[in-house]
Amino acid sequence: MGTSKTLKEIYDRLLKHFGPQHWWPGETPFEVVIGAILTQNTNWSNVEKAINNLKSAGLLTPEGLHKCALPRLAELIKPSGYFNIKAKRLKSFIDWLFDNYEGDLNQLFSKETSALREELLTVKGIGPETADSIVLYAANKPTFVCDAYTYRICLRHRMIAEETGYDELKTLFEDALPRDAKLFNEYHALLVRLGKTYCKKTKPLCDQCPLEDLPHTIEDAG
DNA sequence: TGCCAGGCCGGGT
DNA sequence: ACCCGGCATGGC
Repeated sequence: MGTSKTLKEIYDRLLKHFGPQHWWPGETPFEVVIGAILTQNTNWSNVEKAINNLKSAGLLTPEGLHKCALPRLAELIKPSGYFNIKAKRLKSFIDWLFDNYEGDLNQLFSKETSALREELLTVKGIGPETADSIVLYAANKPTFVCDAYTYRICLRHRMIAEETGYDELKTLFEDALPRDAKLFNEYHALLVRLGKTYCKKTKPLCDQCPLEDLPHTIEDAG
């Protein structure tokens, strides 16, 4: 089937249209991990404020967050929304990191790609997208990250059925592309860029979309 | 003003 | 195994 060719062609076209996206917008692997948890169902600009608060407080390290009391952590990350639940999620990850890997990301990241993904999925508060984001953007290992934009874009271009789940969507891309972390990194970033620009939940701008000539539908995609 | 943003969990069917 | 409510701030 032509899916692999199509997905590669879509990538080439998006890269040409938007240029490299330079993801992840974080300075260290640890900052990427924290950002991945904080950005769950939340605008990145809000996450930046929360991360800046943690930085200013000198707490953006495994040790810093490990020692920080939960109420203070929640207060610092307030701008990212869902701050009570996210504070617990950060804590559960950090505690787990210390219990199992001496608080050292390098030890955690020494695992092979799929083993690392499975490990992360055992942590409460880390689901498929967050796990994949950490594996790809913090550990730099080739797993394809899917999200609401990926789903919406693929659905709108009739590449998937509505009931398609996360793992199935992920497999669609991984089976169609070479297993290359650099490629997966750029592809997901480009899909987010495309989604933010032309494929929002309401007011899609189909006529200006770089994929406008592909089969698509404006209805639904929710 | 209301809706949305780079999800995930827990409880009820 | 699904389905759904809850979680919450800031921007347009």
